[in-house]
Amino acid sequence: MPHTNTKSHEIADILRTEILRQQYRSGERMPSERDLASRFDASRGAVREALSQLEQLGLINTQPGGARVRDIESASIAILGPLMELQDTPDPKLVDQFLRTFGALAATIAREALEKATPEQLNRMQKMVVSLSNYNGDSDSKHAQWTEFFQYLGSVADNLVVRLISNDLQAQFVEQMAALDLKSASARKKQNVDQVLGLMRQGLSEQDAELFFSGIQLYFDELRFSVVEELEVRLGSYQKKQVNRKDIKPIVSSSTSTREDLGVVA
Amino acid sequence: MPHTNTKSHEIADILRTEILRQQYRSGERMPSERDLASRFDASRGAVREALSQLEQLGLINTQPGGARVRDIESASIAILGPLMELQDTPDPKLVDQFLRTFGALAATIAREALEKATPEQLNRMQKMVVSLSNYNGDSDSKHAQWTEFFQYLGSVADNLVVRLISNDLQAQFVEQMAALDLKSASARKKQNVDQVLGLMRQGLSEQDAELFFSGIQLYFDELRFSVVEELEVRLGSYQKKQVNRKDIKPIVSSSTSTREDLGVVA
DNA sequence: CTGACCAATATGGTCTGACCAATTTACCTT
DNA sequence: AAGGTAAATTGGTCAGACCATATTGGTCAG
Repeated sequence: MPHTNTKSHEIADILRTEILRQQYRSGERMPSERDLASRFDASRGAVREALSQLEQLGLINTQPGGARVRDIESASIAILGPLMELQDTPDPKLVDQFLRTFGALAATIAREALEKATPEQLNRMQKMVVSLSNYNGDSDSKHAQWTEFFQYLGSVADNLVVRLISNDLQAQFVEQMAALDLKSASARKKQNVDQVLGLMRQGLSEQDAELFFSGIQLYFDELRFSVVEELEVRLGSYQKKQVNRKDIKPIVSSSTSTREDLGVVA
Repeated sequence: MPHTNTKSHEIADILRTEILRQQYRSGERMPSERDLASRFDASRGAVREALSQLEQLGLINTQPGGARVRDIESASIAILGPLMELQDTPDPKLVDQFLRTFGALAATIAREALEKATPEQLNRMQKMVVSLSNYNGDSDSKHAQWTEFFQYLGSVADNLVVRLISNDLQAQFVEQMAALDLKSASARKKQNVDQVLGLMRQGLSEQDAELFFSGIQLYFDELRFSVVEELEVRLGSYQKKQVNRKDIKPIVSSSTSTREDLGVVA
């Protein structure tokens, strides 16, 4: 955690949590800076710096007359981490949404990586997938391999936009997910994993970005199902659902033009 | 623009621009708060609030001894807007990355929306697509229709994570894109638009989320190609490229289990 | 009682000057 | 040249003050 132990950050943390817990109604005024300073036994300056952070997070609007609480829906992505940490076991609905999103970004990166990859990079990617297909090593090392694989895809794709989004998502979110020790969830059916790896291998060997894309997408769908199910079990809100899983079927692909070089601006 | 005309925001704007222009080397120390205060004819408090914003953006790290400039790659997504505005005509490479990402998120939303949609919502979505297929109205109204369509998809999908990301992306980016007046780029081939709409119609009528997904994906691929091409022409870095566009072909689909209700945590 | 107007109050934005703790820099000793 | 120590620099915080704006409350006319 990037907790620089300053007073202003402490105040910001507390107020952020209170806002996310909806202790202030949206649109309502926050306590005045002077009141907050008194409450936290701090100076107005420290409080103002804290409020400045909250404003940057899109949680409040400050104007002469009072700082007003904004709707959480209009906040910045940076609140996702704190939002997850409100409960011990995160909201399965939120985790579902996160994994959908993260999976979509990962698949995009995979597609872009395959489009841009040099023969050497392609070769390394294939080797990594082969390594992932081997059934030796514990689940921790396997997870590390997957992480390394995705990181390599990211470096090949070199997509700054996704990189920046991941900065806000990954650290906060993945960290907490790991802390949940979702071993049982990650121990997914060998059959499904094989299917994913098969798609990826084929996509790589045929340089078919769409196949590769589908493989990554499938990987995260599987992960999402198992993780969310596990979380629901922990929360007791679980009831066995008929997982109406359609089998793999052909669909149309999107455009796959190869335009590696788009040119950089000086 | 959310420019509250405060001095601290002004200072933050200037410093942010300077950092993004790489006027300070990464890892190097920023000028001291007292120097900055002197330079901007402001108090240290105002400067500190500005630096607090930059820290929240992930652009600097502040420690006793001096504030240090961080690598842009480790910044927050909120810098994307300012990054685009550095030049009059944005970097085509960055726009390409943005549209890839935005398209992936939109397609994810589309998939989720179709999975969750009630019959009434499905019906409205179909009507909107039919309306999009009509060839009356100018390009502005068509663009408004598309925007309305995506907004409706977002409301049906109700994915907070994507919503938050879009908050950081859409306002800054789409706004500037519109300012570029990319009419020629948006006047894409009727044939391609028909293809997109056909996929979407079919996906809707058959409740096939993957088909619908592919349609949206294709839409953004087309948009991306034409916009980036237009930008390159404007920058003079354009050379006619052989757009090696593979025709639509069948690929495997990812899992499409329908699990509308994931349960919310109290 | 209602609505419009106005003064008193509260609030955020900024400034000045000061102190402390941690870091950095400069200097000195070996 | 290397290491260590002292001085200077820097960020973090505090206190008190002033201003412009927004809010609040009361007054007065209808």
